[in-house]
Amino acid sequence: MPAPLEPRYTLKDVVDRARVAISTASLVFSGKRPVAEPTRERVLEAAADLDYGGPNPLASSLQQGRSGIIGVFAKGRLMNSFSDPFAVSILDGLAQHLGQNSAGILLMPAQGAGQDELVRRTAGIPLDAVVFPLGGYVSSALLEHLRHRRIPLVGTGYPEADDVLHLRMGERGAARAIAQHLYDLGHRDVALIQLPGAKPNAQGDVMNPEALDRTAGFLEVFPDALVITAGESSSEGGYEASERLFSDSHSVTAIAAQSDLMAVGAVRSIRAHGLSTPADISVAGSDGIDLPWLVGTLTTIDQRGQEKGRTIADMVTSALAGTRENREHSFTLVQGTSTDAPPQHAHA
Amino acid sequence: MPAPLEPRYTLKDVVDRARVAISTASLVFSGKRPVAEPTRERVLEAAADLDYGGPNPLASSLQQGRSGIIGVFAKGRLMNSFSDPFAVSILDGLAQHLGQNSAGILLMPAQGAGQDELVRRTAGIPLDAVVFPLGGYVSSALLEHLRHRRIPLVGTGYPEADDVLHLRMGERGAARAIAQHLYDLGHRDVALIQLPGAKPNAQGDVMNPEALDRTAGFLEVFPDALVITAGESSSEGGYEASERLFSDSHSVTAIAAQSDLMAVGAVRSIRAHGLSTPADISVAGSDGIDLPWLVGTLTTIDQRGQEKGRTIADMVTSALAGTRENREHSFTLVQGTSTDAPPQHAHA
DNA sequence: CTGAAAGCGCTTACAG
DNA sequence: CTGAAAGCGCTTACAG
Repeated sequence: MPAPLEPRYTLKDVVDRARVAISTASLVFSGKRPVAEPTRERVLEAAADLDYGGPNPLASSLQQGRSGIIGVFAKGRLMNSFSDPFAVSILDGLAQHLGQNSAGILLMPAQGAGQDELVRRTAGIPLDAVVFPLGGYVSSALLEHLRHRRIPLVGTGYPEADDVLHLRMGERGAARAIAQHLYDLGHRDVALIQLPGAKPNAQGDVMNPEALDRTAGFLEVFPDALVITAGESSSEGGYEASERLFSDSHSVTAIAAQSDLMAVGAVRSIRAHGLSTPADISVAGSDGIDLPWLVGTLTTIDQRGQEKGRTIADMVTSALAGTRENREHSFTLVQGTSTDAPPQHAHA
Repeated sequence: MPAPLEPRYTLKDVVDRARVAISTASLVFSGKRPVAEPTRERVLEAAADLDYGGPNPLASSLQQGRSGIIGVFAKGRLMNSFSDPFAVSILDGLAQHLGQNSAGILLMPAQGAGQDELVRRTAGIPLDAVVFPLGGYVSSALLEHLRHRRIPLVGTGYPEADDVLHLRMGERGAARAIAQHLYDLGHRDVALIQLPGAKPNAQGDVMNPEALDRTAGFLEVFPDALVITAGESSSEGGYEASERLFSDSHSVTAIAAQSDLMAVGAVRSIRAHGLSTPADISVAGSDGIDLPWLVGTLTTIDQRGQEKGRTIADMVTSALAGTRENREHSFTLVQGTSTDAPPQHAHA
């Protein structure tokens, strides 16, 4: 059995022992103004004697009106959000940059819990700002709660609202670029594997609004593209969607997926049918994740997730400093070895 | 440009408007004691008029001596920790269970930052407890800091210290079980792909102490096993480690990897050499993650990550309620299709 | 450089 | 059921 925890002392206890004013002791720990060395030492010594753990963050935060905590909203369950390396890379950039500004990241999974439940949980947590780095649907009750608390909100396009700062990427233009690339290679019969949640669910909520933009951009170039919606944005989701294509014996020379993970699934599916990429069917993705184990490289829209995370972090710190402004995130069309001109004779 | 944020009101403002005592208004929001309906309504109305966002969590937490925030320590960068589905599943279970107890998860990445830097960041954050769900090395400075703050600590074996509660799994026994399984199938020439960080680094820190236990358990059954250390616990790391085996033309009939991800890499490497699993070389992993896209199933030690996360969460809430005790996490040897008897004649 | 006072925004006994 | 008071553990002007 582990040892029980000893009682926790406060700055008051330290002060009693060191025989200094509490205001002076406070300065020793914050370092905000100079303290004579002997005094400083007396305080530090008393603190050491008591095993004082430093000023209670709850108390100093209350005073300073800032908790140092940034909420990060993850749509659905963590396992779903974080199974995508792209999401993790955004989070990584976010954590790194925010950490440098000594702020911590608090995960807010939307998982299971009803709207009221989610609000109740959030209400108890001190938050300086909340970030929606992964897009997706956010319950209006939660949004309303955060608004009431006057918490700066930063998103990547969604939720759409005037009071949410956005780092926008131009999903539509990016999707158009991929489509145009395929078109320029000579493809005419193409399929688009769409992210799940593009259509309103039973409650009328669109889970992945960015999917709509991506689809719209793609259809600008290929109005007749075959659109299939994947069950989930994963390799399996892409595989399964691609299989549907084969079983309906559609004839396409290229498949564009709205995420790299789904694109990988499509490549596997093509291979499983004895065909190859890009010789028989070209495949393009979207996001720009590392896929070291893929044979060749994927043609995709590189969004540089880490940089995206860093920019979001920057928007947060700026907003807390008083500068609230939207930004634009650029993308790059990366031409990999997964796309090429279509074969002379298209096949089933 | 987004609209600027309006000023935030306090309970005092609401009270002035509703003409009630502040203590009464507090009860309306906490619901801890009954308030007459008309009074209640007056308060709520005033709150609505002012767009009051509810009691400031910082203030109520200070009073109640609890922040509702549980720190989760991730070794290294988030991208590394979270690229393993097993780590994510633990986190998922943790978040779910902790969420039900209305506590939030704060990510504490060890990334880059020096020890002092890490402590400084942590010092500013209100934490009810800290969890080390992924094992691994924790800087003694950080540990010391948390100790001073009298924060309950929960780990999965590491860091080893009397004041850290542990959910232990018996890594050694689990590794022995895998080894015994291979032995019983008839294997005699085997290789072990070891997790990185099993050996002390330049600073003398062991990054993955559990690797030591796993290796020890394995060697109990196969004292002469060929041990190779992977560069990282990923599919690529396993692939590369397995390749080294081939290039040194070692002859083994089975490869055991200390993580499923590395096992998958080994399978790929074997396939790349024109051999197959388990016909030519058996492969076993460890952890028990979902690998739906693997052909067949992996023989492994199933640790049920989500359940592990839930148990850790339970230990945290128990500790906060005053019951501090270690627990044991069970494992299951799952026999998949990746292991079988060795071929009649072993090959290079 | 140091100290006494006020206050951050709440909640919790305690009277009534 | 409601209110006045004390206090959670600090930090920040303000004097000295």
